[in-house]
Amino acid sequence: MDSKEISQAVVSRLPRYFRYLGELKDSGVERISSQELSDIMHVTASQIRQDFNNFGGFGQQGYGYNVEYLYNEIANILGLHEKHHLVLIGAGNLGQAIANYMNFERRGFLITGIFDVNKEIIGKKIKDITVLPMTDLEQFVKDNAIDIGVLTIPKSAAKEVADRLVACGVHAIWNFAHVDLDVPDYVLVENVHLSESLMKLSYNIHRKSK
Amino acid sequence: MDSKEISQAVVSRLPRYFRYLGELKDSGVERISSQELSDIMHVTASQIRQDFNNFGGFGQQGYGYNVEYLYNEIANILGLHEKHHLVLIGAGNLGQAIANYMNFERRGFLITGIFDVNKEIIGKKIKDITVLPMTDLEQFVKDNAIDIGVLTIPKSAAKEVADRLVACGVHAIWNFAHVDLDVPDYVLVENVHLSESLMKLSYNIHRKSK
DNA sequence: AAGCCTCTGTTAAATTCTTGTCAAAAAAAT
DNA sequence: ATTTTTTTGACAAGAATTTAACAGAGGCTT
Repeated sequence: MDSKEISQAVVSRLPRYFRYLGELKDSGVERISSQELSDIMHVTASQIRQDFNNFGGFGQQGYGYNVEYLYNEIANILGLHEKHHLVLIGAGNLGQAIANYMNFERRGFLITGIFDVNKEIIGKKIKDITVLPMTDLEQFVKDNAIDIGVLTIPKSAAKEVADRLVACGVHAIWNFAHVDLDVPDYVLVENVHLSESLMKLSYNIHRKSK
Repeated sequence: MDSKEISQAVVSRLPRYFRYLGELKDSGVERISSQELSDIMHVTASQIRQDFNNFGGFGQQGYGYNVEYLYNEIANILGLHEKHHLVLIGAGNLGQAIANYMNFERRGFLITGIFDVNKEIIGKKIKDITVLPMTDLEQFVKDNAIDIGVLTIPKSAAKEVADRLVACGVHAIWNFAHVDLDVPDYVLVENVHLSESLMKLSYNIHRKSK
């Protein structure tokens, strides 16, 4: 049916559209043209129209786009109307930061289980969720229909844990460890490599001062 | 002199090369060809050669690239041989996660000051650094030659704090708040938008299940 | 209700990015 | 010392992405 593949370049821009449309919606804006959105977001109007059109005609000539409708359509495209159950592996500062970040829940990303190897932390509660030992991982994943694993653990442990997650049926991993996970093709990995982000900033600082 | 601008697409790949070369170096590998690196990193050999050549001829025909030399060259290009002094604004979980992430220091990113509005946290120590009140920010930035500001605060506060940082001379911001900062052209902003990353993963999960 | 104006969706052009190819440089082998 | 092999750097070809342009659908005004 809809056979044409959407490029990741387009996909990467969708969350930002979604954010701006949410803000517009909340401030009571009903309609917006690609040109107005262009001015606000600092991308070309042409790109905006092209991006939206990848998914069908959401706008109307002479009128523009209905903000609320478009907002919901993009939410749909991004799969934000579906619920996801996540397990968080690694209850250190970063893991806790993510667990405490409420906004994810509003979008259907429910942190269902938290795991750690550290006996000091196991048994404690983070946001009403008791931290469990790693030995319980497989059973928990099966019992709770977990579909996303979040790795906030050191790189040394990441590959092994990823393998365990994949083995018990988790097909999507949000990876904060500084390694490239070697998983089967059908497993999706979204990396957040903080040090790489900082190095990019560093590069640009030094380029400028040349 | 070297007038050609390097694209951000290339820059984004450099940290990953750097990481792999570091691992190769640590495991005692002396030389590597673009083809070998291609096999390990899963990018084309052509792209590797093209990327490196943006910065000059680091390799030798018939031999390949000297791992240690190339590693150091890329470190230089990324500005990792220079020291940077950072202030961290927001000592919540995410701020603490970053403060505790030692590896940044090894690369010359020194967290020099930590600030927060919360009186419970002010005065406490995170990694030997006393958390200071926001009122001290400007003086501290000037006294400590701060060149990077790290924003691990809610979006509601981010724009105002960014303005304050810019006003007292900080020209680079590592932004974890979910807003696009509106700063002058000469200020560099590197965004880490976690929710956008998760939404991308969500998109790909749902695309697959269609 | 007619005509003007706005603004999309679409196609085309321009640009940027990636990949393939190959001569030539240098190493390794004979 | 000569030949063979390896492998880069450069360039060309091919893809993908972005931007521009515009016909025409539909709103808005008089």
